[in-house]
Amino acid sequence: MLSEKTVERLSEYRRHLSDLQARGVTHVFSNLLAAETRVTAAQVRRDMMNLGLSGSTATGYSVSDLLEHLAGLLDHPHSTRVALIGTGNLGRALLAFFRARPGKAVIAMAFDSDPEKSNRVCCGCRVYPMDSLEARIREDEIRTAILCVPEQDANAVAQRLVNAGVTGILNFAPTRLKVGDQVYVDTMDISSVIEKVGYYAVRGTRAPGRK
Amino acid sequence: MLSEKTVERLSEYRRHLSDLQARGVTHVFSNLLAAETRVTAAQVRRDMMNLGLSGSTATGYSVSDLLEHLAGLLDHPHSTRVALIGTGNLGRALLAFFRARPGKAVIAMAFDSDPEKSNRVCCGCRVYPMDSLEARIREDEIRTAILCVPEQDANAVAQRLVNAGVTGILNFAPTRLKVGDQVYVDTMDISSVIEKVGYYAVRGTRAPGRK
DNA sequence: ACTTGTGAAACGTTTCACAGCG
DNA sequence: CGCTGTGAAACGTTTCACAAGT
Repeated sequence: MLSEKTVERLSEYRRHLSDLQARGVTHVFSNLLAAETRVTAAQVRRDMMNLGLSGSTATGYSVSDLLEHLAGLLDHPHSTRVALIGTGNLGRALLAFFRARPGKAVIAMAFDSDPEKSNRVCCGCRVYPMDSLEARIREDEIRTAILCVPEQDANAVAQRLVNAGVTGILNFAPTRLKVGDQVYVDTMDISSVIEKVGYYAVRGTRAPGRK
Repeated sequence: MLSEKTVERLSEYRRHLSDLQARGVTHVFSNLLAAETRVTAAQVRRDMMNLGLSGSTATGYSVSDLLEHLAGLLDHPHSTRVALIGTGNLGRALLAFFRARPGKAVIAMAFDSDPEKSNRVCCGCRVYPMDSLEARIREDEIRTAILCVPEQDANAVAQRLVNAGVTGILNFAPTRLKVGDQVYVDTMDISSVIEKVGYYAVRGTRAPGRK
């Protein structure tokens, strides 16, 4: 099982590796990949080790090899199709973002409790009413969801998602979701993050332990 | 200097403490605050220690005392007024978010390079053209900025922000910003995060080292 | 000389465990 | 008792340093 920080780095490596491949580069040394992603070369090599990949001292790592292994880890059929709940300002921004930037992950369906907003297409994605949530998520075997509902609804909706089989939630509501231990939750609390940025901004320093 | 994780927790403590204060609670024990925020009681006490605060064994910590100290750390005049660059979908969502949820931080001004979008009010915030960026940021002594411009513009705009005196950037473009070491950058890479959520979702587990 | 691969050291963070106190 | 405050242990992550390959 890879750690969260490792998975984050893998995702970043992949972006740069795709760039490199598009430019016709077939092999990379750890120090090159490191320079692009602001980690150390030793860290890159350690990550490769954790992945069970190896390179050669003469040519470094094979770009296509790495991309293939990363795709195997990050592009599981159950994780690339995600559901989005709540098509308010932020929800629509995310729909537009994923449409404009078609990566591996795709928002396959959206839900909204407002009858005015559901049963129509928004930013290229079909929006369904909330009462069809469980049925549709189960039918499509969706396991990953983005939660953009108001804070006071977040926990109730999260519970419904989990009941429908979702095991990974990206939560934009500023609340700790109370879900079982088998469900992975990442909460992006924008207010909290802006406070953190402000804290270091006024002190004119990077945080301790940053490169 | 507090670590990033500590600052994140402080921000979360504050939200719960405000709730408690609104409900008339004047003192908390570490285990109560811990239960609300999913950290351990020992962690809460350690954070209080790092802050230089102390409670009493009989009554715990004073809510108002804590809130006061947290405000002193997180609500510096230079960090509560922020600038937002780029009023695309995401930028507008953030403007709406901050307007709807008026916390301590406030978006004081926005900028957009599109003449159609600038020189007007969007979501309650004045949008200025990009060429007035340096002058206005300097004049208002803004130190914190939210960057919502397309990936290819991110580094150039970041450079301009830094030149204008910004020392903290919340970056939504999926790129590492190349800025000096004295500038704090937090990049929220949504594609990367959704890949991480997907990774743990398909494996049906929390990440290692999670409570 | 340049790499990779990796044990071991260093560093940072969290938890344990308990002394001391109301 | 149950609480705080904290040294020390435990754990996780990153970096160092170097053997070995080409």
